[in-house]
Amino acid sequence: MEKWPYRSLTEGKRLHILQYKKRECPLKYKMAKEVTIKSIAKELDITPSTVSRALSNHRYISEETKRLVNEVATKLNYRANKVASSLRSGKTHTIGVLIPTAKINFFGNVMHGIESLANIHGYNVLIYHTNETHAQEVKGIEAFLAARVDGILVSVAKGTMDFSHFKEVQKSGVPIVFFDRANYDLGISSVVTDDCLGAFLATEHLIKQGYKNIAHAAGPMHIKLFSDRLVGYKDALRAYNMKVRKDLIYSGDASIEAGREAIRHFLSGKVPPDAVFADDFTALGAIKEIKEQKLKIPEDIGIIGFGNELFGEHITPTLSTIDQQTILMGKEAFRVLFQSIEQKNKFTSIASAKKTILKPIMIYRESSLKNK
Amino acid sequence: MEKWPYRSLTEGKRLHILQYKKRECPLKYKMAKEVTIKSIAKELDITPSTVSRALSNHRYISEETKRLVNEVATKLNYRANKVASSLRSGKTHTIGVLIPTAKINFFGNVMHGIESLANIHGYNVLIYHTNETHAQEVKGIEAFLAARVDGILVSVAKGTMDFSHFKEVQKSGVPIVFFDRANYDLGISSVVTDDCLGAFLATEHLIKQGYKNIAHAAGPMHIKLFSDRLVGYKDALRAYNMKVRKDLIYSGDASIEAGREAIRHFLSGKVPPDAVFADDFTALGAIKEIKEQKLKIPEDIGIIGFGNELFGEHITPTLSTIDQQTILMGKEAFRVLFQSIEQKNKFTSIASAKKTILKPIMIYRESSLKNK
DNA sequence: CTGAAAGCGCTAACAC
DNA sequence: GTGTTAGCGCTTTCAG
Repeated sequence: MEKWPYRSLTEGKRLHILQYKKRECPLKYKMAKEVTIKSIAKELDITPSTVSRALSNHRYISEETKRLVNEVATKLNYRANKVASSLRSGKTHTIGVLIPTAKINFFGNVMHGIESLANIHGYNVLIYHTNETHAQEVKGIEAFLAARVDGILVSVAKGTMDFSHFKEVQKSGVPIVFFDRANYDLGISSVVTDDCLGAFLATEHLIKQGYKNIAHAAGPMHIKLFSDRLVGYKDALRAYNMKVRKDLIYSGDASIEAGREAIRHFLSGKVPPDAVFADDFTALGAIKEIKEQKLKIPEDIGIIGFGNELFGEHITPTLSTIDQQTILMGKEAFRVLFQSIEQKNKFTSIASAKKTILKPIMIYRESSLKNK
Repeated sequence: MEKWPYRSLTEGKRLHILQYKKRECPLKYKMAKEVTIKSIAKELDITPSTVSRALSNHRYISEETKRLVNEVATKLNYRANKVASSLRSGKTHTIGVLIPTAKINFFGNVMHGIESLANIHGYNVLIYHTNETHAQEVKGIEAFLAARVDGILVSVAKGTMDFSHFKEVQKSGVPIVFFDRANYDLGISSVVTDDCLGAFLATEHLIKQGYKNIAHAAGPMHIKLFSDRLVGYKDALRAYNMKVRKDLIYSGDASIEAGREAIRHFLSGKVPPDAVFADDFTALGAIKEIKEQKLKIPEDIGIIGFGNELFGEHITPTLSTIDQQTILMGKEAFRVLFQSIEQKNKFTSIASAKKTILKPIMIYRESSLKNK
């Protein structure tokens, strides 16, 4: 052994380095020294509990202590760790929002409404786009539950026919509320436009403008909102003693292309329509097709949409439509969800599903104003 | 004592109830019995550590154990608690995205790009709208830092002139990346369109269409992207030996109204322009104003926008514009941020700011195609 | 390959 | 009013 002093020295060094690494490195290194309530406590020579209470403005803490704590907190540039607080309190103050698509302006606006209220109440908002598919909707829900969100807001994807993932959410006790695209068989609260009334008013408007053969280019019938609109459309016709003609009802997928198809379908009929009611995108497609067929809007064919998408105001002719109060819808959706969250926190028995129905607002523009 | 056997029994019961409450209630009551790695461990008579490792597919765990753990996990309907894991690991697998406004389609699409990649990498996305104000931008940043996001993506608000909140983020060590609206004085990476080149190409296109007096309705000059576009516009004119005329440059706030104002301003000049380059919204306003002034597009005045907003394809005339590859921008933004996050995790010294520049793509439509 | 043990930063029941 | 204490559910050394 005496023969290899250098070697043993080296080995000793190596060991030292290893030990050093083991002790100092594992976490503290990359995290630097975060300022915690402990740091503040140490600085003021009080306990972390007091600091915690002072920061959350607890009633049993003296004003003096609160002042001091807040002072030191700002001095040290303290930033509360929400993750830790969430773990302990069981509340994340975060909600998840499931949006079908980013392409429709409507959802962006609702999102904005949700967020504005959420922020006021100190909630963070997680967003997840489903791209109208069931698979991604399920993944979104999973992600939200894993993140332990306090509540979930959903506008159902077109591709969703199986709703078991929502039942899963209910079972886990996380409040959930639908907006715009709802399902009423699950006992889940919802915030929606009065699609039935909106469709009625739109159809009535066309009737009052003197149109006699009013068609409806509808959306996918498995989505309640679209079948509701069909009902409103039929109701209006009946209310004015007009016949509901099956050949004037076409069901597409609520897209520009569907609008073109609808028009081609209608015009190939024996008695073509002189007016069409549809969602905004379908209406847009319809307008394009009608113009290409050299027919005049609103003279030959009147058009009214539904949704008040941004483009409607800028196309030629400008599109009559129905506004869905998007910002309000977002705010209402959050409000309803927020109530359910609060209720749950208070151990109150869960109230039955509420349906909040927003008034559709008519917007008259060129595409349907024959008499002007 | 013997006289009141019932009473003492009752008292005993009461005490029991109190004790029961004290022990069982304070949290467990509302949370029900969550399934944790402990439950799984108990079920299989192994330790939580092993379960944790098995679930995260650790290399030192036998396939057999992994299989069993996963089996029991699904059987018990286990859902990992991300909050707990975040607290311990220091990583939340969440990023925050600061968006100026929900009204512009552009941001919705970028958001979608960000999210699609984020989801693939297992990241959640927090969204915060700043409404173009500095105050809300600061609040958003604060919320993100409190939530301990792993990284932040920002498109700077129009109202932001003071950038100290971003410096704060840098100081705290949270990776941050700008997209679209960047600031290059802070050493922060960014993903942007080549606005200079885009403006050059747009202007060049107008020149090649034979327009002689090309105006530029610019945006707010304190935003780099708009001043870049002005540079590109000027460069193109010079490249083709055309004079840069100050009276043909108008700076507005990139809105429809600004477009109308720009046109009114230009038409009141001595030698009005025969073409205008602007952002999409300004271009839309310009088109409206030009039509009202009974001038023809593209014959009297040619128009080209920038941004490829949805409406451009549907208005009359259809708007020539420049596509900014929104989805790609979102994905790139996430990719750059993700790299920074990974780098940070690996103790690697922070690389200097990278600037990712996306190629603008010309879209020729009616508003600028004189010769056709 | 698995177990034991020590927290991450914060909150809240209980004690004084 | 404030301190004490005990975790929330998970990860991660370190020790076999």
